[in-house]
Amino acid sequence: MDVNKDLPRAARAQDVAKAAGVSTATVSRAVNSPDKVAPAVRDRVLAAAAALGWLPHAAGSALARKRTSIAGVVIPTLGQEVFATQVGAMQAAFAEHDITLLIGCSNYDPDQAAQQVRTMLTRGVDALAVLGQIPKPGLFEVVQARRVPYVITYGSAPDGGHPCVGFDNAAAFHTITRHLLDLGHKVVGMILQPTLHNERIVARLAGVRGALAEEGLGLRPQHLCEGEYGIQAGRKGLRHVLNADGPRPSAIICSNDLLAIGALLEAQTMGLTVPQDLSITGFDDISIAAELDPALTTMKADNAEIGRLAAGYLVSRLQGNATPSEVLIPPILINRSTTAQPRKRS
Amino acid sequence: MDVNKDLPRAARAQDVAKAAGVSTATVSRAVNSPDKVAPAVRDRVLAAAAALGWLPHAAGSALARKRTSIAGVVIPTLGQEVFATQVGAMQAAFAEHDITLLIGCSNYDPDQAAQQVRTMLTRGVDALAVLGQIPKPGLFEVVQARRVPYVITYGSAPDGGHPCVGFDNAAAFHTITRHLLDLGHKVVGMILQPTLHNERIVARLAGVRGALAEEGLGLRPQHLCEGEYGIQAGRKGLRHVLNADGPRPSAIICSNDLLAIGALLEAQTMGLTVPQDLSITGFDDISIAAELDPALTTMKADNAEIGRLAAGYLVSRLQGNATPSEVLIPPILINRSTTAQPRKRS
DNA sequence: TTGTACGCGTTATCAA
DNA sequence: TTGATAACGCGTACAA
Repeated sequence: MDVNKDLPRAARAQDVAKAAGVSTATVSRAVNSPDKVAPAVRDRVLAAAAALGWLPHAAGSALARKRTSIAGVVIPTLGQEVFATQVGAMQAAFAEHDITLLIGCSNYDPDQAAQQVRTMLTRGVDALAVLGQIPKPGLFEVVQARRVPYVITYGSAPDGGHPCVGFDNAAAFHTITRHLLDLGHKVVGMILQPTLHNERIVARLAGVRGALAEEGLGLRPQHLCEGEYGIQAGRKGLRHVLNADGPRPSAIICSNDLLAIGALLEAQTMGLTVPQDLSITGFDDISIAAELDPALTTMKADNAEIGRLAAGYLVSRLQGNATPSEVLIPPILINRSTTAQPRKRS
Repeated sequence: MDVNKDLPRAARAQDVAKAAGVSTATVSRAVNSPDKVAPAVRDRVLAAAAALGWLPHAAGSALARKRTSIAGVVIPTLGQEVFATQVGAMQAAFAEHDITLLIGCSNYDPDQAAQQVRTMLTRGVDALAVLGQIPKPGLFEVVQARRVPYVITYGSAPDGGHPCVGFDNAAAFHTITRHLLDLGHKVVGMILQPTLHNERIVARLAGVRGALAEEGLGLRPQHLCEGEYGIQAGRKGLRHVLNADGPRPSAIICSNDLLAIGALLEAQTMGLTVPQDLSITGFDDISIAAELDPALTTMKADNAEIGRLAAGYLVSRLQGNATPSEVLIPPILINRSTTAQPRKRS
């Protein structure tokens, strides 16, 4: 009873043309510019296409049109809420223009990122987004050589030279440091995810240092802990920073929310009361941040908006429009309950 | 309008052929079957290709080869750790065979899922994975008609008829219910994410009911709360279930970890001690589950393994091998600290 | 409004 | 081992 076994292969435009008694040109027109085809003929073609289960094959189409209607995005990993949000928004924005989004992961490895970019160019992407600054020099040269519009997202490109949609990581961490300084904190620690191959994190550290320096303060080496990414790293980082020599920090800045959650949990394990004994800040405002007790003070970048803007920029480039090459969304401070004035010195 | 002034266009195989003094056929061979080309000629071709920045265009290749080396996967959303893990593993597994993975999101909407499947077929995917059972009838008919190997992942297909790699949701929730029954719980509540268009959740409910029935017990309607997905829904669900009429449940089964986290937080807000006053279970073992205090008792399905197996199945189908059509991974109980014997009745 | 005919970039067949 | 040539499926001038 399997009718499928009879069919030698998928239907082509020619099969539809034959069934509808027209030429392949008319089949193409009926699908791509319906207004250029007589209504009666159009209906006949579409009916035949439906009957045969014909779907135009993108490879043939791409070859003839000289564009694939595929856009690519290279991200570090799918396993992070902020990246997933951004990619989801990009996908939706591109879909409105019938552009399919191809997603590639670099796993934070510049070589894999370069490989992904090459794969995407081979796939003939019409446009390309790369999430985060990739330090690999020359990564975009081959992209530029092919005249493929591209954009860097999530980070910023202070050195210029590349169009980007994102936010200023240094400014964001300046803001959150300023928040702590305004509360009266004098001794601040910081827990960082790996800075290797990740300019965004380097910028965050620089933002903290810059804000502290404005008050004549600095980050003691023993109060700076760079470790892995995640809750366990946050726990470990907090122990490291609080057990260090010298004056104990009254506030801990974490480079992301997961580290901050780890630090918060570890502080509670150590018997500290947050925020009275210790202020803690995160970054990203992942969904669980608001649900903790106490709720996490953090910063939020509108990642969906970044994704939409990046896709919009690329689409307008594809349409031949010149648009501003650098768009920065200001992240906003989400002032919840893990920050407060430091205890008075005894 | 036309920005392309300096460079006429991207290099083609013909340009490389001319530069290397060979034919396009040899260029193709040098890249795809190097052993069939004299070493000296091969080096000359590859050098010319590198010099010209030539990358073979996948559209032309797809047309000639009659396959695209693209596989597709349709998932509900990127924003969930379990799905992201599975897709990441699939992507890595396919990459080993030089197959690019195209990711589409259905947003839990059967119509969008069907649309994504059609998009993928238009893109000429060689194989297709769909995460979760899609109730839309006929979804796979068009896939079958094109002889495209496909597999359902994450869920199971008890009705049969479709190859799948996943786990038995009903059996998993039978297991976790059994765990609670063995601890002595008699009154159990359940908090569910939406069951609409999600057969996996329906199966989870059935698993709970089945295990309870074996002890002559049942799930009172007022102890069953179906709401949204997420921590807030878990909080709301717990209040709903605990404030209902009749005997108060001593254990709450949640259909996923986020709901369980919400229930746990809300229980603590209400002044209850978990697990002494109330046992709570989740499902998925997301990364934060182990970090909570108390750590969440939950179940873990090896999603990376599911992704690998699904990709492996499709690859072997593409290679013409017949393989078992249904693979079920048994999820394992992660017995942490949110479950215990119920308090003695006073 | 519709059909003819060619080209898009690559691979496979076949002959040399 | 290499080259000439014919597909692959579609879109689009151009002609009718």
